[in-house]
Amino acid sequence: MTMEIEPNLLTDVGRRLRALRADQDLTLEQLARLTGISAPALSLIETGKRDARLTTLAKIAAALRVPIRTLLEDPADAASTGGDVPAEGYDLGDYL
Amino acid sequence: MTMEIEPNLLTDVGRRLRALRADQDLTLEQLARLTGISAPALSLIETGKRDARLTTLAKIAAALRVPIRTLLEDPADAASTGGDVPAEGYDLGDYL
DNA sequence: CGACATTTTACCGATAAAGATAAGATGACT
DNA sequence: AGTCATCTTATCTTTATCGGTAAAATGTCG
Repeated sequence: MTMEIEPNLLTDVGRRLRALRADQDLTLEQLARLTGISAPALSLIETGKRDARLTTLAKIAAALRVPIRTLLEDPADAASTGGDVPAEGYDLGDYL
Repeated sequence: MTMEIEPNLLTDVGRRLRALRADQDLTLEQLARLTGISAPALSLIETGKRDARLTTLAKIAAALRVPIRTLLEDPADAASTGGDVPAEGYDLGDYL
């Protein structure tokens, strides 16, 4: 069980985004008009080739009518990764 | 109950970020070294003056050891906003 | 008040996002 | 094969992020 810390954030977000768009039977053109983001830009984001800004992701999430979180995490994680600070034990070491 | 669709995303994220940093008693300098993001840049993000990229937020979340979701949403929302597509009823109207 | 730490703001240069457009690539279907 | 829709890639311009540095605020404490 090789726990990938962060396999490929942009690729994963892109995959989720594409899946969500497919669920609603939207073309890139349609989503582009709903979001105000150009279709080429959306394509780059969906293929994990672009590091989108927060407001850009927010526009997409809004158009797809899902919370932004949906774009970032697997529903699976959302359950396991409780949500709060892991108590303590984070040593700043030589940084301080 | 005036439902604000998106009051001020960047400001809200910044507030949450600052709160999380305060929880761990980190200065901007310290977080800067943990993340590789400059302290001025972090300041801009925390004050809602900068629209950070996804990987930038991810670096910050990783340094603070919280899931990215924590930066984006109130724990309150996370419960109410179920997580899935709202069935149907989204009319693309004149766009198609 | 005077040091000191922390944060904010203002510049700069390099890199990258995003819109527009156009050109390829891919696929489906007759 | 050809047409059509959809997606990808490329180019260009505008704009913004981001790191670096340095300077101004804003605390905070003795």
